[in-house]
Amino acid sequence: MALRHVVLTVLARGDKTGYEITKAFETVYSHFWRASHQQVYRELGRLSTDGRVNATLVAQEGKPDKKIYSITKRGLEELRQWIVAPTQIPRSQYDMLVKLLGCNTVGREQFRPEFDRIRSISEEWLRMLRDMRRECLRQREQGWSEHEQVLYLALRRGLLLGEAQMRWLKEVEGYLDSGKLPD
Amino acid sequence: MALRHVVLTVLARGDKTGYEITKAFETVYSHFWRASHQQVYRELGRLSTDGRVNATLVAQEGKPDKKIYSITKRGLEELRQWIVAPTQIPRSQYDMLVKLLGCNTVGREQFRPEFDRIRSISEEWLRMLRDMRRECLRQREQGWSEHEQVLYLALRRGLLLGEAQMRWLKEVEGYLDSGKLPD
DNA sequence: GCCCTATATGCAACTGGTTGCATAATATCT
DNA sequence: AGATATTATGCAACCAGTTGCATATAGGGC
Repeated sequence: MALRHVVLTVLARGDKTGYEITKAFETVYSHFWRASHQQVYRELGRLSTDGRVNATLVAQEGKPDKKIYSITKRGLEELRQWIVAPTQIPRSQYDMLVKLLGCNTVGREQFRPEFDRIRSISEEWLRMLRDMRRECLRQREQGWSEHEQVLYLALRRGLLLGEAQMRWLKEVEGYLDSGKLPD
Repeated sequence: MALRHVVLTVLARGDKTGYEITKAFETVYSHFWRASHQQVYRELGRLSTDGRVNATLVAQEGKPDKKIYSITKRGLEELRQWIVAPTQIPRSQYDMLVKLLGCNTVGREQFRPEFDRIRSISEEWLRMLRDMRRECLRQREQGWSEHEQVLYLALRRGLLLGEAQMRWLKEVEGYLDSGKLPD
């Protein structure tokens, strides 16, 4: 039921259309939440029938109508309850680790290209986060809203975990290259 | 399609019953893969009809029959192809981050107990991984098989990421306590 | 004139994971 | 004697995410 509450969280900050919510997932929230537009619209439909959001149809000339959603009192109430309720910790499952376990049967060299591919994607990802951080800090001079402060904390998480991941990949590389294991 | 290949990976190391595979997920693989027994049995059924594994029924006295599964040539072939094929990078979505974003509307203090709960779970988790590491290193004197070497690398990943997570939680704590943000 | 992108919305089918329930025997604890 | 845990297997319903497809308009580039 997480997406439901993520959408409520976004709407708690202000009214938005489904399209705007989708765009938000693709940009500001992209490094810690992902959702397709189909998911978003379906969820908005459910929230609407449950009375958690209200939709206002706005006619536009030339363009198709758009629906602006706003959170209701009951929606806010549900969000509040979710925030204080115990969340399940996410289960970390990581394909590459399984591949590493399996590559004894395939042969190490066979696995090498896939490993390199994953590492370069991770590097690229980390580079992007560092760029985002620099951009954030530059905008800090104009002052940060509470929302921007928390977004920065989210970014910090990405950076700390991403750097740990890179350190681990270096350890794996050492193992694949020369069989050396870390302490 | 990941579980399918995880099961194949486990069976590539030797024949096992569904029950043994389930137990393996609960113990050695617990910190990087999770699967319920229902999932395991369903997947074994599929792999069986697809000719990727063979099942041998073994009658037992008193106890119900058990089925020992072994990987077939076609199963090994599929595993090999999966290992070298590009994997999708996992999407990280983290409920707590959303709660942090949402708690502006709830009030910070309301969120505090849930934050503390998550932090103590994370601490417990890290402690468990450290115990596992100590145990692993103690057994190292008898020598490690290739499989044990990779399991240790898996453990290293848990440790590095877990420690990064703890550092981040400290940053969040500082923010919740005094509004201080890290650089 | 044709293609692509952006805006704006949504249905339908499928896949994978979760939850609930069911069966059946032995061993062990109280 | 009865309760609980362990071994061993599985179905069925449900829920969430993915993929494919569909519609409709406006504007810009080739």
